[in-house]
Order: sequence, then C-alpha cells, then structure tokens
Amino acid sequence: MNGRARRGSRGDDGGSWIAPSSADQHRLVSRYRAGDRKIEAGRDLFSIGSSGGAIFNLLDGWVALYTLLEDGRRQIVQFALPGAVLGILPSKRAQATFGAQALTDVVVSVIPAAVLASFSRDEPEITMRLARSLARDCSMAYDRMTSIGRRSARERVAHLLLELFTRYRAQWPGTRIEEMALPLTQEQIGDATGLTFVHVNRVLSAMRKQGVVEFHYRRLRILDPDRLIEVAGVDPQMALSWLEGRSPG
Amino acid sequence: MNGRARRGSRGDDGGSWIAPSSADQHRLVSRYRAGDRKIEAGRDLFSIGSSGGAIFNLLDGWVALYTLLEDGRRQIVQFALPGAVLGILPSKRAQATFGAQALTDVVVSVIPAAVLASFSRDEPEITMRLARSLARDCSMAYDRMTSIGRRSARERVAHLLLELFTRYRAQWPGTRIEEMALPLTQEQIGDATGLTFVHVNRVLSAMRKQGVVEFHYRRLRILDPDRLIEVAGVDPQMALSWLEGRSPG
DNA sequence: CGCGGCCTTGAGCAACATCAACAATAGTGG
DNA sequence: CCACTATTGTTGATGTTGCTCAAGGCCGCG
Repeated sequence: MNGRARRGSRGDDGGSWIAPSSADQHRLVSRYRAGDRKIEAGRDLFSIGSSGGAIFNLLDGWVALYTLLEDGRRQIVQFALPGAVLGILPSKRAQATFGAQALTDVVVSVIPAAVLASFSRDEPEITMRLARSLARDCSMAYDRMTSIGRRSARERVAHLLLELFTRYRAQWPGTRIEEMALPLTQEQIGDATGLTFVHVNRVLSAMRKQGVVEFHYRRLRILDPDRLIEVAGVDPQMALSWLEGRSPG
Repeated sequence: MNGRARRGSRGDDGGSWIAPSSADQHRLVSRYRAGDRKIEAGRDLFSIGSSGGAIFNLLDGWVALYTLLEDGRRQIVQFALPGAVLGILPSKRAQATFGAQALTDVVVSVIPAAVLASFSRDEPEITMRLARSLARDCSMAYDRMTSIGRRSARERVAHLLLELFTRYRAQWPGTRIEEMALPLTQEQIGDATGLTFVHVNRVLSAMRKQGVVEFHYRRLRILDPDRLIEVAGVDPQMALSWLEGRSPG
C-alpha cells in the first residue's frame, strides 16, 4: 500500500525544452498534416473512460500514459516520446483504461479511427507497422513490470533514468551528450516506479552523493554512465547496444 | 529487492484439467491445422533471446510469459489462455525479451512469420485482429503493472485470482461455477504479483480464514465473490461486467 | 516408504511508507 | 527588480509491510 498521498496540482506549467526540429520524421502517415493539434503541458490527450474515436501520432513533446485506482493512487505505465502511436483500443467502442497526459507542450497528428481503417485496407503495411509498434509497447511494458515487481527502489530509479536517457538520445543519433531536459517531477518518477516521491528523493540524493547521476528540477545529468548501468542492473552488453542505437547482438 | 530465491524445479507435472473441447474456436487462421504442436507442461514454447521466426496461436492449455533478471529473479508478465497469440516481435530479427512456459500440457498452432506476412497481404483483416490482440495485451499489462506498483500484497493476489477466474470463466459462457483448476504454484503467483511465495502463502491463508477464497494445491474456490471483488479493489460495476462477459457499460 | 517438490509457520529485520515540517525554485504580477 | 505564491524538493522521526532465514509438514509419485 503506497503512493496514496497526492500533492496539489493544477496542471499548468509550460515547456518548450524539446528542440522542435523536423517533426515529420515521426509521422505514421505522411500525407495530410491537417489533423495536427497542439496540446499544452498538463492537459490530457485523452482520459480514462474515453471511447476512442481517434488515434494520436505523437510528433513532438513528452506524454505520460497513466492509470488510476479509485482512491487516487496513480501508476504511470509508459512515457511516450515523439514517434509513438497512442490511443489504440482493443476493440471498437471499448473504453480506454488509461489516460494520456502531456508532460510538455505537445504536437500530435490526430487520425480518426475510420480513416485508419481505410488506410489499413489500402496499405496493409500501415497496419503491420501499427502492430509492430504495439508489440514494442508490450515489450516495454513487460520490462517495466519486471522492474517494478522485482527490482529494488534504487535499481528501479536507475533503470528508468537510463531508459529515458537512451530513448531520448536515440532521437539524435550520433550525439554524445550526457545531459538532458527530463520533464518530470520526482512524484512522476515515483508514479512510474511504484514508489513514493519521498523515497524517490532519497534514492536520487544517494545517487547524486555517489556521483552516479544528478537530477534536479527537470534536468538530468549522467555523471558516471557505467556506474548507472551497473546500478540499473542491466546487462552491459545490452546497455551498450542501447547507447549506440543498434539492435542487441 | 525481493524474490531472489528460486526453488528447485524441473518442470514435469501433468495437467489435463482443461476440458479439451473444440479448440478450433480459438484459431486465428482457420485453415491448415497441420502446424499444430503439443508441448508438455513445464517446457518453454520459446525462450528469452530466441529470434522469432514463428508465431504461436494458443489453442489449449495455460502458458506463462516471463522475464528474468541476471541473478535469477523472475517476473511473470502475463498468463495466456486459449485464443492468445504469442511471440510477436517488435521487429524482424529482434530477440525475444521474454520467454513462454507451458503451465499445463499445451496445444499451439505454429504460424511461421513468412506465412503470416503473406496472410496479412491477402487479408488485412488478420493483421487488424492481431493489432487488436496486441492492444488488449498492452492494456492487460498496464493493468497488472498498476497492481504491482500501487496495490498492497492482499489486493494484488485478490486481483490476480479474480482476473484469472473471470478470464477462465469467459471461455464457458453461461456457466455458474465458482471453482476451477488453476494450474499455478504459490511461487508462480508470487512471480506474477511481485511477491515472495512465503508472503503469498500468508496472504492466501488469511483470505481463507476470512472466507474469501480458498486456493489449495492448484484448485481455486471462490467462497465470497463480492468480498473478493472488494478486496481486489475493483470497481464493482466493472467486475460485474467481467463476470457476465459483456463490455463495461 | 523414501524422495522431491510444494506448502506452512515463526522470528527477526530491511526496505520503504507515512507524517510532518521546512527550504528551494520558478512563475506571477506589481 | 522585488514580493508573493504555488509547486516541487529535502530531511527527520517513526511505523508497517513484506522479505529473509529456517525448520518442519504435506502430498504425489516412483
């Protein structure tokens, strides 16, 4: 039993940390940029219980997918980065069991379900890409679940930071930065790792003191990558391949 | 940090509890029953690291999808029941990050990836069904993740039992049993809920004493459904719709 | 009837939650 | 530029949940 307390929030907060760059590389369907929509940080792209008439292709910004328990406990189940496809439902007229909250200002291309259906008839390729995207989401969910179920607090936090860092960096291949804007609060890290924000804070403090990572007011700096990989309990082989953006061999 | 201990196992154990019945209702692709394969309880359908040339359509039996950490900690990320589609990889020549272990003797129809690709060209409908199946898997994974991340041990166990019970019963619509063969050890329940088998045992004992459920040597009996729903922390509305096999209204 | 896997129970402890206060920061309006 | 406020981060004291270690009982099977 944990994470019951929720601190006051109203969901404003601005964020244009993310370099806009050419968002088109992330488009699922390249024609039509009419359906593009901007959503400001803190708002929901869609909420729990909404019946999905549309699919969102995230072009720019960060989004958190989350679930809620009746008493307010919250779990962030996924962080979506540009290129992600959101809002696919198991069946037509099913209700979403999770919501999607913009962590930064966000640009999405909105694809009505009907349009998608017709696309998939014309070009089965697109449905296949969708399936692969979903398979990836599943794999990531399994990975996260393993983290939450079987790793210590320290390992979980390290693993999350490492994951987000590598996914972020994969968008700018070839760069060698070890610092980034990570638009999360410690509470959100807690919601993603199944911890309280108080404990997240302690874990982060410890890791800072030990010179592993520094996370302060939404800036993440990796001080010692190897150490981080070790703490996260990730196979170094695999971690290396993540960092270099190739498939694990 | 938990669940490090793993008890000796060799994976024998028989299980033909499941009524064989007409397994054809669970077929993704109805022609060709040539590719059918039987796998005995305890064996893996595929293992971590295997590069998937094939997809499995589970026709009969129970399967556990699991991940491993280097030091042997294990997380069961999903239980697959007849009708499930297993082994879809995020990309061709990617390696599976999770394995699939038969909990009972199992019958699967094996569909080589190449065959699936050609099917999806002929009949885009199939790819779409695949996508929906994957979307459902994602939703279930998110649900489970929330359980593990945010619920107490008691709630987690109750939630899992309730889920498995309703999913099992959905296969025989209209029946009103509240007892079933559940081919799991307490250790496997622990691996699925992120607990140790010792603690699972204590939780189950408590729930038995309180007249909620009885789980003993792989037989599950629901003593007090309403109570179980309450303990699991599930919206009664939703639970009711599960039990009746209709979509939540 | 002996063995291996599984379940059960107790004692002690570590990890993490909760409660509570306070400090740092960014955003807002003057 | 400063004062003001909401949010977020920090730290300590204390409590609880669930883990670890350990021993023994139960059940099915050869």
